[in-house]
Amino acid sequence: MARPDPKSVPPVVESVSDETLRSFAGYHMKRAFNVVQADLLRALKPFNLRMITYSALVLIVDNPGLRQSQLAAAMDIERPNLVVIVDELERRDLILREKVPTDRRAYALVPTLAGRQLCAQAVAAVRKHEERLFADMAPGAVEDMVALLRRIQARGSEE
Amino acid sequence: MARPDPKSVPPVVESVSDETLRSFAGYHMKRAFNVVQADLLRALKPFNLRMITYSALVLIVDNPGLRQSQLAAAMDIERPNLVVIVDELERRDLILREKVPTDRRAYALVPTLAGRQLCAQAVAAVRKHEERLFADMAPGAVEDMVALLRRIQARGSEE
DNA sequence: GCAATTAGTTATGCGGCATAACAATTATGA
DNA sequence: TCATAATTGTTATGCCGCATAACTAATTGC
Repeated sequence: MARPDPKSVPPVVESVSDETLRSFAGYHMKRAFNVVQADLLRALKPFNLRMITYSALVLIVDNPGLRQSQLAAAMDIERPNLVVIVDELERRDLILREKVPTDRRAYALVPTLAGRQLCAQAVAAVRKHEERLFADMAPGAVEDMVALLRRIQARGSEE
Repeated sequence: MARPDPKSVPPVVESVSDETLRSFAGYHMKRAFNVVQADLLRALKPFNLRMITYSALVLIVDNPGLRQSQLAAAMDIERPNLVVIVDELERRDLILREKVPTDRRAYALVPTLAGRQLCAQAVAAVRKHEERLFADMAPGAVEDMVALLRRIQARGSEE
């Protein structure tokens, strides 16, 4: 009788197994993204940007004149949440809320010179970090992964 | 003079371009994961589980007797946040906090029969959802992606 | 046997996200 | 034309995932 307890008390767990979870691709996606996000955060820290303010700034630089509602749609967040983000970027003089003459409800978001410069620096820093993170990976592997990720994204808009 | 305004007001943006962001793998990882997560949420809704309670339950079923601190480490969250999760699973009689005789500070987390049954159902449902999500993908593509994702995770623990 | 460590807990705060409700403005259609 | 509907940005509010600080009880290490 190796187990004297009738309720069959489980033995002490020495090392935790995530065997079942590992059988799901989503589990690996989350874990890997956490690593990438942490790296991104480090890359953005010198610029006082978070992932979300970085994304917003890049999109405004790439699409000068877009409306807040367009930006919210592009970022897949609700308009109310964008307000504070745009507030922050505007307060830091990285972007401007320009009144749209043809629609007095709307604001056109445009980057300032400082915004474009900071954006360029941040993008370069993030690119460097990502290249470092993906160094030593098999050539083409990252591109293949991105191709699959894009197909998964497409699945999302399908339904 | 196509642009009469000296301040060169940007034209109305017709469709938003995420060209720059698309050049980063992390961007695609986040977007694709959002899709997977939304699908996961739908799969778990019938069981009244969230992603985090689902993960905890699966780990407890796979590792009966593990301590809360081990579970927190496995889930990469801080111990305080785990308390409410374990509370919820215990309240629903899916797991038990068993006193450990050899260490009166610690609790051994063990699944109940109902917990193991719900876990099995949930895992099957999630598996079905993921298979559906990844149907029509090139054979081996998902496995290749997972292999790369695991390498990225390894990069995280390196530093 | 006393100091340092560990397990679990409580309180608290932050950031990302959602919904509801609102004012101002614009679009629609009878 | 004019009333109704839709849209833009905003405020208020709340949930959830996560972190840190501080605490109690118990254990471990000189």
